[in-house]
Amino acid sequence: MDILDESFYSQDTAIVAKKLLGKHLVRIYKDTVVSGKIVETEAYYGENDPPSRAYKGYNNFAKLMWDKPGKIFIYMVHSNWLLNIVTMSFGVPSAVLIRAIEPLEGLGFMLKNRSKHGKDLSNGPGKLTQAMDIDKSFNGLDATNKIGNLYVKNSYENYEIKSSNRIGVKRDLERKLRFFISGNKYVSK
DNA sequence: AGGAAGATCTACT
DNA sequence: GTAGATCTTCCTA
Repeated sequence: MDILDESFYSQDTAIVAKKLLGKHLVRIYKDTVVSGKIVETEAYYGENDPPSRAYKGYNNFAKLMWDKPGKIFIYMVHSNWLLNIVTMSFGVPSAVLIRAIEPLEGLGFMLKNRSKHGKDLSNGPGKLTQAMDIDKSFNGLDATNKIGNLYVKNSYENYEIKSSNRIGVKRDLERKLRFFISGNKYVSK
């Protein structure tokens, strides 16, 4: 199983969002491997996409969305850190939001970080960052190598994928930009 | 100084 | 299952 590289993230955001399903998000914390299967994602563009952080143009806060594909972009909403990975190409604002994972390794580590058990451990964008102890300090790291201790491993399993409108956004587009694995209990509702 | 943001938790019916 | 309170950071005025 290899790490997804820059060429993988250099595709259209919606394509990357869909292809990330079933892949393994991995975080190395000291000697502990913490990982989970990605079961839900959302695609965000820049211009012409009102809920996107990049919609209002380039600023210091959202600048990572213009950065190289594969970069990690973290921001906070309602006291939750949300994990995104930059896509498309350098200079084109876009990113994929990782919304939910199914825990695979390091369950003890996740339980220590969250008081919830079962599906509530990681069935939401703010929950999975809590469980994996991901915060602002990961901003700007590169997910295409092991240096940042956070990356995505390839997987060749196939799943039935469904799509819907994005969750919680006030001004969503017509396009369905949320993708999830059908029937998986860690998908948020 | 004020407001917005892509969410979560708790406490009810 | 649904409703409401509240959470923290960063941008713009």
